[in-house]
Amino acid sequence: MDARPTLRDVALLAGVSPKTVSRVVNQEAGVSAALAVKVRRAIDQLGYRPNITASSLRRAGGRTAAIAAVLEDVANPFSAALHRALSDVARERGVMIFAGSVDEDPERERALVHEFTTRQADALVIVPASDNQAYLGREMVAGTPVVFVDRPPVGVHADAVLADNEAGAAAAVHHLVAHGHRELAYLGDLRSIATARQRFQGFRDALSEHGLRPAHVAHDLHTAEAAEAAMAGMLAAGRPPTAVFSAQNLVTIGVIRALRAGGRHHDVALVGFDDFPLADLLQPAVTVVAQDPSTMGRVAASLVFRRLDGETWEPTTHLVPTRLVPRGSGEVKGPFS
Amino acid sequence: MDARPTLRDVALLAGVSPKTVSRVVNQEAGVSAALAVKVRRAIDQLGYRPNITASSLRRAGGRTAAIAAVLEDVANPFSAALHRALSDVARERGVMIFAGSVDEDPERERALVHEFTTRQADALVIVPASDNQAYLGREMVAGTPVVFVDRPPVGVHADAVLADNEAGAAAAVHHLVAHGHRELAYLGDLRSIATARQRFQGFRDALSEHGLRPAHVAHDLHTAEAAEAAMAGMLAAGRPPTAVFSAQNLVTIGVIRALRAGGRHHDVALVGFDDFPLADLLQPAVTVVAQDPSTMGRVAASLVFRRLDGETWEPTTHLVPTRLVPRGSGEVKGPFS
DNA sequence: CCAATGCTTGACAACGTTGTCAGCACACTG
DNA sequence: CAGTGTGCTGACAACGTTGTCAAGCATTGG
Repeated sequence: MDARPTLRDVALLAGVSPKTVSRVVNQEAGVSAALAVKVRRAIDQLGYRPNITASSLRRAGGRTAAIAAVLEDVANPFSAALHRALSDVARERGVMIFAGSVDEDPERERALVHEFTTRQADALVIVPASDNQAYLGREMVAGTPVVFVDRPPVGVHADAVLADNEAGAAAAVHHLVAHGHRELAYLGDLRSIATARQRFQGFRDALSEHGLRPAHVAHDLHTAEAAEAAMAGMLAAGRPPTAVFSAQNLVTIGVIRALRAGGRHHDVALVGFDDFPLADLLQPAVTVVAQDPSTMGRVAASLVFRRLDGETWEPTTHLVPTRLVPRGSGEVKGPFS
Repeated sequence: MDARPTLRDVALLAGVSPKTVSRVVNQEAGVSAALAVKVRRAIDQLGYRPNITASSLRRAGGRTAAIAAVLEDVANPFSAALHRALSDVARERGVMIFAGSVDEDPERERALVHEFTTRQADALVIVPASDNQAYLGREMVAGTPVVFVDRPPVGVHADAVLADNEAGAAAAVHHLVAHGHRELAYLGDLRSIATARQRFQGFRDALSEHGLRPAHVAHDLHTAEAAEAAMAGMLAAGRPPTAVFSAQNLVTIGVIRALRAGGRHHDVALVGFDDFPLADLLQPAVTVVAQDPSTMGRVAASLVFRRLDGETWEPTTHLVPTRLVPRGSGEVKGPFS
């Protein structure tokens, strides 16, 4: 229950000044070997641990060696992979990550950012959920690097690392059309989410390159259940789609359930956006447009650290390419093959 | 690039003492309405954010309102769910979570703990990977609450929140035996991991209750590939198992791949330990013994906060029950049904 | 009218650390 | 031998905040 020992305690025990202990702890030059040994012995004896909180208060710039990650939900695979990549890069520099979950709630986003800046995070990596991040302007003026991931900034000028959603969606469309499909359905997430809008855009534009129009469209599906219901509705329609592009993970799951329930999983083609574990073990295995959250995280981290190292440049958007992974569901032949 | 404004700056602008600003910020009683308004205006004007780092230095006990989570891998679903549950509870108290990944590396565990204590985390939640955590004794004497999750402490006396691994494994065995199986295989993770040992123990003990012995056993499978190879070997044996208990997630995946490859997935029964997404969409859907990482995280968090609130008790182990979820693969009939 | 009381406010020190600078001992130069 | 480095060491202040305490002022009661 006794308090942690401090520099002062070590100094007292070793019979030196606190400053000398500080020098030993920080491996500064200019401490005689004899004293250094005495100090180290005292440190071991007391189990002294320096208080980074105090030292970052004193040190230049008040750097805390911690960066904040405002994520969608630390428990979802995309955010978790991002988190992991960030901490891997950060670890090499002795920097820790504070992560928080926004759950698509704009207010929560602001609250988290507030909380993190209050804790003096050195930088901010953010997957925004709000429709405007102008409120971040103040932090950025104060010199805190801010990097957007997965979704572009609105109302602020900042670095961003985004998946190439339009190209990915287009690749899915070309793939399906090449396999003989003309009646394509789109099922996607909330249109308040930029990535959902971009994927739809990519879907529609790619279709028109083929002189086609979307046969069925369902927006704002934020749960597997909603997607399942929407898909079931399309299947029951007079002219059901022969191929489906599901623009998000949970939507893909819902679509699969609906196809299964309708016994159509072997004759309606499906390409999902965003890979998920076990996609290859389903029957048919699910063709996806895979994103690369690890790369996105690493790129974001490197931008952060370059800024922290003092480098400056005009805020830039980095597109991380997607990759179409054919596994079966996307290669189901359509009527025009 | 200018530094963040401080209490002093606000005080200067408002024409009051720093202490008065502090009082307003902390909503202490005894500030006249007139001054409070002036102060608040200055705060808004400057965009002042209190520096928690500094205030926790001064405040009693040096609480940082941050707790550390030493997890297996923030990107794996179990750790991620744990992380999420911890932060949900912590959020209600304005406490943040530092999370780090150990990757089954004992040295990394110690390094992370060191790092976190250096940062004055108020408490430590740990999924240990090392075979001994005696090194934590010092922190605990210093009054930092430590809670073990998923795996029991060794060499220290501390609270623990564990899944009931033995009972879960036993349930799997009883289930398989009840469905007519007598030749059961066990495939499990590294025996250096306590949960793997407990699950094997539960498996073996439950079998002997039925007067049976394990037909096949493969330990130390830490990847899906290793598990797949081991399972393939068992299928090729003279007398292959009619039912399989796979004691971990990735092992279950490997087993499924091997069963598929051998075309045996509809006649060899399978129960896996630990649920995973989409288990219900595979064919056959996978029967599992589900753990409850969310509950484990919430229980761990509540223990942490009760200790932080000053409550004291003898360190206790809390068992969180598992639940057998029949989905198909575990109900494949055996020869004795 | 004076003392006592209550309320508001600010001065000061302290949390644990480190940057700055001065002091000291010693060796070396001329 | 005086003068000049050079290498170690510690005193002191400061980082941004808050706990403690006393001072100032107005109000109340006798």
